Amino acid sequence: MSPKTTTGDELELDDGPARGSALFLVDGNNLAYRAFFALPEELATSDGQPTGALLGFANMLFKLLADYKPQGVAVAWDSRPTHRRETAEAADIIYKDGRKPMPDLLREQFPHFRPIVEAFGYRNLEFEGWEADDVIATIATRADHAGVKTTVVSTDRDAFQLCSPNVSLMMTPRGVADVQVYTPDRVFARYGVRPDQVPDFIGLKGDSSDNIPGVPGIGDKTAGELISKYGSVEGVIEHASELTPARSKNITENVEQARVSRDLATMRRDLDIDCDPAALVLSPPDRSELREIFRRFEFRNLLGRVDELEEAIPSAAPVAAAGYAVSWHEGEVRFEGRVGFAAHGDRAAFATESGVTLGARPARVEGDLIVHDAKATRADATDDTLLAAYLIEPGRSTYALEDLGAEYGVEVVPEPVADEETAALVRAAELPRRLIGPMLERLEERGATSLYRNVELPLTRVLTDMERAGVKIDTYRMGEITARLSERVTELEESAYELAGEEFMLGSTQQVAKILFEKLELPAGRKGKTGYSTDAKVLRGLRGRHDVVPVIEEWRELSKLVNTYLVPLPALIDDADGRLHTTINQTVASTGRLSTTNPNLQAIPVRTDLGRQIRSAFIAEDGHKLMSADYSQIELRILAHVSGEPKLREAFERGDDIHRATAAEVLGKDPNNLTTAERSIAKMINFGIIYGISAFGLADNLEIPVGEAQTYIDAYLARFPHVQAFIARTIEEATRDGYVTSLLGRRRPVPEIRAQNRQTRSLGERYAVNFVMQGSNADIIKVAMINIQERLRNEGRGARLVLTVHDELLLEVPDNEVSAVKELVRAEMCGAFDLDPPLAVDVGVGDNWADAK
DNA sequence: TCAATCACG
DNA sequence: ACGTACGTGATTGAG
Repeated sequence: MSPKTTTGDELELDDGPARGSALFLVDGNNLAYRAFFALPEELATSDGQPTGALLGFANMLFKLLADYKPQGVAVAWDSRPTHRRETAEAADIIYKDGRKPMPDLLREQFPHFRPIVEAFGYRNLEFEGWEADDVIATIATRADHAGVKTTVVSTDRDAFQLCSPNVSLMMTPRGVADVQVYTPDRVFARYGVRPDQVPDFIGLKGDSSDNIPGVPGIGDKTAGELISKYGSVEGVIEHASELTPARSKNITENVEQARVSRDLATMRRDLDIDCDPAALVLSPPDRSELREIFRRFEFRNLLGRVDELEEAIPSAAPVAAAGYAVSWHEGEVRFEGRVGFAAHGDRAAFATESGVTLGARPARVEGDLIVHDAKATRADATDDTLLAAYLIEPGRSTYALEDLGAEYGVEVVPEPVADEETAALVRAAELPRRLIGPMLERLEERGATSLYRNVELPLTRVLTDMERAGVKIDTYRMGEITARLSERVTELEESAYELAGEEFMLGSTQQVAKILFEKLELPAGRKGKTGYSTDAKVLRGLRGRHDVVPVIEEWRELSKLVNTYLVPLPALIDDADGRLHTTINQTVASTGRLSTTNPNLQAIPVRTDLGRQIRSAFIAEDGHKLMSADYSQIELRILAHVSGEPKLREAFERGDDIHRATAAEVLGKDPNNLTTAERSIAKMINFGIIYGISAFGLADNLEIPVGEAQTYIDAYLARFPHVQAFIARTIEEATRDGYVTSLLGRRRPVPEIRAQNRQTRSLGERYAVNFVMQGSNADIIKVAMINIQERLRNEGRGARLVLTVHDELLLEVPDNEVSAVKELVRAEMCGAFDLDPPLAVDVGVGDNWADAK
């Protein structure tokens, strides 16, 4: 196999030579660092334990075993203090160990590398006083002499010198994903020197990552030429006079530095260590230990691939498979104890201690019903593994039952059944039954049991009822608006083409940018990945510079409303009851909020006049009214509560306009003497505080210089010192614990807050601060929903909850119950949590949603 | 499938 | 010297 050359100077290397290797020698420290810097540093377990380096490291070790089927793998580690560098230190020359101390995040992960190595069946090597690369050099040399095909895994360029017919070098240039393997030929092709000349080569060129100075002004290319011509550093020194005057002078003046550099780059291959390469034989990987480790570090992908290792190294004894009796039931059967349940179509499975029973749905369950996703299953469950998993680890993209099983070490191997679908059903019933125990323990450890049992679990039933209730739509009115707006959209399109002088797709931001900034030569602003931005803010700034701009703006607004709401909504109306049924997601938002999909009724327009027209097509059943009840400034009230800021608390107690009060404080003015502009600045500052303020963000939003924004922030924090203390405290605690907690004990992990990268870390700080308010808001409204539902039922009301929009509840209320339900809703919402300042609620009633607000 | 945009809180 | 306001979901065009 010869090296293929690409268009550049780079050689494209495949991993062919490594395939035949019997022995792999890994520089553990090198790989650990490599993995650390290659992966996002915020990677962590749900407990906040950083794992990025461990993941990259484990992936590499896994790859070795799965792809190369080696006979032996040894991982060498640095031992401190070391003998190396003595020459340099004694000579008291330039060399300083300028290496930075190990990053804290990596240090935390360090104790876990070796156990991973052992679980793979590999050998850890550490010899007192020696660095990993010298150990590897020595063993590689011994292996070479013994004729053992060996691959050294390191990105240290020194290691090129180890290449020989028996020894190749595996590097991972970008991250730890793609692999290049160097043989002597390939080293020569890349640098023009033989492996044994590599120390001389590096001696001239230097290696900044290893603190080897080399000779100033000599890089890769020159060093390669000189060494290939004169053979060695000494050769170059001898023939210095033959070089150009400048270069000659350069070499002559740096003779000592070149020699020291060469010595530094020379690996010790003759250590007196007790290690026979032939003895580094692989033991079979300990699969259960690997699974345990992958579970602990939440390496879901690797966990699912442990069985692949079977192919590489078959385990001695096959894993014992626990079988489950599967039987069928006809008619009514009774189940007792902990009963796992799953349904698919009209088939259901019941899992108990004695086995899994399949059949049609109706069955009597006298024990505890355990399901995964009670809302989708439409089961009235005692426990729900989906909810438990969400509370343990919000912010996950999926909570697939199979994944959870793997993570918690629950293996379900049913006896052979008819088909795949049946097998899946059996597993879907059995897994929750087995998972719920350990999951409840985790919840208990985190103090989230009450949130689980008293809030999320009972809420599921409320949400199911709301989904079923749906909301009534005035389709006639909707159609009317649609027709009117569609016509206007067409008008705008034609007008835009005329004004621009050509037809273009108004929906394509790229084409709009081309028209505006190239053809019409309007001043372009911010740039994104694909070109100049044309968002609403940019267009607003361009308004007045060309007539096409306002046309595009209006087209954007109208086509958005038509395409997102007006056209799709009527099609989603249920034929059976003529109502619109959304899906409420209980486990998607990492802050604990609910979200809605298909359609997303939480994003129905309201801010513009046209938007409110759409909202007016959401109506109540005949003889009913829509009632909208929303918390007033709930997040700022939570802020006042958790910070204990007296000025904020008092303002709320007095019933002040909070933005006005903020403006008065920050600007030092009489609250009665404020302009609307000043109030809106304060409003933006308040939003900023909730979002985890940054000067840039505020500046961007207010369209003012960053310095001015910073002045506002400083003024705010000075006037509200308890808020400042709250922010500082929240960030400190989150940094210490790796997570933040809401008022009801909901937890959000914020691994980002421990990042070295400042940008990532700031993001984590904003997550932490924001979560306290957003997460607590979610807690509170959930409690209110449960209590409202409960009271409506107890009092025999015909009113029902139909929708929730974060701080607002929408109910459909029989006309004659309006005043009673109004008070009921107000009382339950205000009483959901004993906040100081107290919670406040505005309630409105109307024939449609727009009027109810 | 991703980036940009915009609807809501 | 960086590039950021927090949380969602839907649509669109581009590759």
